[in-house]
Amino acid sequence: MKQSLLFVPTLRDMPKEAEVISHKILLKGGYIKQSAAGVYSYLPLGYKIIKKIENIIREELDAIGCSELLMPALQSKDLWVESGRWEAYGKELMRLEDRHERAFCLGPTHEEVITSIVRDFINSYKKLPVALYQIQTKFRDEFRPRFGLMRGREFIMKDLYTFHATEEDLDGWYLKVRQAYQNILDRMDLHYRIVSADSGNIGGSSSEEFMILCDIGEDTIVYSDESEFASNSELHNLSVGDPSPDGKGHILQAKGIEAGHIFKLGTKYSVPMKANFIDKDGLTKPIIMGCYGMGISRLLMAVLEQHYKDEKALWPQEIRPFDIHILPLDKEQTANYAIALDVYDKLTKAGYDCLFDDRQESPGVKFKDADLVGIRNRIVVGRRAGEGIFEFKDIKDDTVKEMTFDEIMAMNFKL
RNA sequence: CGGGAAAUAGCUCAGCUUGGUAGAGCGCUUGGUUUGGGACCAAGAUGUCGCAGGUUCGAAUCCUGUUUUCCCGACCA
Repeated sequence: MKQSLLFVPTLRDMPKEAEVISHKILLKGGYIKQSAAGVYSYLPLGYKIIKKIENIIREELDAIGCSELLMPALQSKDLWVESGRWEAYGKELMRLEDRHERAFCLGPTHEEVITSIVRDFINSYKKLPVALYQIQTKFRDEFRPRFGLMRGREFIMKDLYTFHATEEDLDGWYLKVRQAYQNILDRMDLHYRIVSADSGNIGGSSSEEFMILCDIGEDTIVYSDESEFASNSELHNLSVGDPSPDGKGHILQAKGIEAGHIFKLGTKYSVPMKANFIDKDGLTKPIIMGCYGMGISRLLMAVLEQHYKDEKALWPQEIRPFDIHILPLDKEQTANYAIALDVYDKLTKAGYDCLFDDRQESPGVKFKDADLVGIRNRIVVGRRAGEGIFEFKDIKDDTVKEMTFDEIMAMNFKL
């Protein structure tokens, strides 16, 4: 990709709206643009990373047997009345009317819709389990949107719903999804902790949250220094130094960003919405459900909170927007530019996704923008290019090596 | 929803106290010089001063209302 063709509107000054580092980098680097409080556009660079995050999630969920679908964001009031949440959900639900004064909401979550789909198609234990997920824009009318993508009123989320004939089957699937979530977060190089949580508006018997550890997190987690005990502080009123409830060790605290939340819903939705099936014994029973959310746009910020240096992005390899960033430094685009173009062509043919800075900008501008784009592997085509020497910079290790073209081609930039 | 701050050029901001032709830096356009970490010189273009009322001969500036944005709290998968 030629950088002149990629719309990356980097900023020289920091927009005043940003308070936290990840938000600052996203705005300054031209990854996102604010449209209203808690409402953002994902610009090409930011959206490219979003798509990489989405694909990691798709790979891990498909691997355990989930199927992707897409449900409507616009949902009729009737379904929400059935589940009882038209009243219960409160002001956070974005409500609207069509021209015939029929009431709708913009979906903050999709238990109602998915349950209405499954109940019409699944009526036998023989067709269970079912695991369906979507990646979609969600709407929640937050009292106070904050920290950019951290708490938005419109945001991208992956939501998975599973349907089972027995509690045991739900338990098994819950653990499978739990492991898939760990794989997903591990692949994004995130430090996190799984904590027990309040199931809140979604409901159900038990739930766990995947907390990305960092100081700007809105949740406080309490955990034991000697055992696996970890919980959202809203469940346990514990202070640092208190004995752990499981009797092992003492309590420590940390701040976390809730990146994922998994629930055993049981029959909370299937009973009121009459999602039943006929079991082996011929009896009609409510389908047992699980639901599993993961905040994708929130992850974009959370990753950055854990991967930056001096207001520069350091994207983990699996979600980097490009494999290699090539910077020809001669502004007049003469001899060195031609050499750089050749390097670009050969690396692209070798299967790498390269970003080539073909803009007629000064070296300083190119370096600054490259730091904001945050691609780990950088090839600078500079004053020694004529003699076949290129500069390879590893942003993560902050090391610079002079290399020949053959040495560069011998490297594996996918790692 | 309580408390605080803010809204002036694409971005960051000054001007407001004490009313009198709309400003700076960066960015943008043109020409020239530069060329390894946001270069330099010169010449340009760019505004419903958030919106609506009011006071006044005259309002970015004073008064009232209102909208929007940010922060703290409360609230919240």
